[in-house]
Amino acid sequence: MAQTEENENQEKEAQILDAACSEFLAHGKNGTRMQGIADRAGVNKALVFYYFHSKDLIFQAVVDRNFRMLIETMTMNVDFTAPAESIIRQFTHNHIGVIAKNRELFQFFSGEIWMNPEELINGISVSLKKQTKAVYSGFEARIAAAVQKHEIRSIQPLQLLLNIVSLDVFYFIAAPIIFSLTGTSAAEQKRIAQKREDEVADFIWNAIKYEGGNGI
Amino acid sequence: MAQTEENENQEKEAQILDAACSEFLAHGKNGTRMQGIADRAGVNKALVFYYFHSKDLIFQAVVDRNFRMLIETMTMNVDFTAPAESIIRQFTHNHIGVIAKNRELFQFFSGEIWMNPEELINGISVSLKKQTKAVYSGFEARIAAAVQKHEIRSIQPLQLLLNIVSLDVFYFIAAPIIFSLTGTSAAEQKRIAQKREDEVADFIWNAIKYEGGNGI
DNA sequence: GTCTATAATTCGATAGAC
DNA sequence: GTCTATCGAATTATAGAC
Repeated sequence: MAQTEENENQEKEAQILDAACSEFLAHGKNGTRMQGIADRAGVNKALVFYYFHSKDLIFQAVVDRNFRMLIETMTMNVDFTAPAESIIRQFTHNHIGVIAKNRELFQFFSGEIWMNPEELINGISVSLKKQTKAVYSGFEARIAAAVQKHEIRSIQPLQLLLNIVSLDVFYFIAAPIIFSLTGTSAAEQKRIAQKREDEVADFIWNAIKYEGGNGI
Repeated sequence: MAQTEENENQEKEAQILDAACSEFLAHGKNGTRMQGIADRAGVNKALVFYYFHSKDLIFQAVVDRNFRMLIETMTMNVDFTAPAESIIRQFTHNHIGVIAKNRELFQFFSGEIWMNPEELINGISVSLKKQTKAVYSGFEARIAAAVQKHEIRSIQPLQLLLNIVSLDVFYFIAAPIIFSLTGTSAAEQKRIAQKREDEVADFIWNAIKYEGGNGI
């Protein structure tokens, strides 16, 4: 009996959080209404306050859950013992994959990064930061080694990381505007999107692969 | 007398629009208060409505003014008769220059693109669209010619444009988060920023320059 | 825990005096 | 054209019954 009640409670709380994710992702922090969250969760508005106390707090809960997922997926599953080209392709595949699957989420953060930069950065838990720094350290060491071994040309690891992330990610923010400004047809847009992952990976690899004695 | 009055009137209207730019850029559309605009302009709130009628309309006025400036600067002043490498460097220089000088403005649009995509895209005037399309046609033709002449390797012009814009622009959105996640010191951040323009131009050129008979 | 009802506030917008 | 005063709608948040 107690078990059943507990499950039901947890279930409603989870329903509310799920609904909050959908609403905040669709409308941003300012655009989301507590009533909208309640409606989507199928509960009374007061219950949202009962579980989450305020709009700020439920927003923070949404940010925590999703930002963690996004960062974890973008830093995970890269085998640093592989050849440099393979690492680049793994990164690009991971990034574009997770963003394409979570377009809304990603665009949400692109907006909120600018509206509440401190809130977002401070919201990153210490453990997640540590974990991400560890992955970056691996990347940095591997790139430095690749430069030394003439796998790739000389490049600063952090600049390379910025380049990779920019190419993987910015497409999902800017493509609508650029397609509109260049007058690109819907069919052409689709073709561009389908080829995007390979194009980006080729582009990065061409940019960094070692080409002999001239040093650059 | 009539002259003086007219000047004063125009002056107040201009003050209000200037104030609106600052407020919308700082707080976004939803975050901006009509009272805040009035305060910053040093006028009464009712006067803001007298000149601009509604929040939507003054927002549109702000978007029109700034978006036009941004797009014009980003597409201007590129000499398509120059060598391909020089064109790449001109583009990168223009983009990074205008964004660095208008960080706030640019980040504002990155946020609003997602909140109100139609409003932004529809807000682009027909003449500006035409002008931008013409520049893009020049770019497209020049890239196609460069491929044929073996100045650069084979690449779709639109993919290349997306790559250039991504590399030039995304740094200004993502750098804070990436620096935070990688634990980059302030001094190192400064060094990265100073070298960014050259790094990006080199990266792009290395990625596309022609390297002999293997075709890619 | 869950609901109804409502308080409290914020904010866009307008009426009307000058 | 510029101001004061205020309306009315929307929205967060809470009090209190069940």
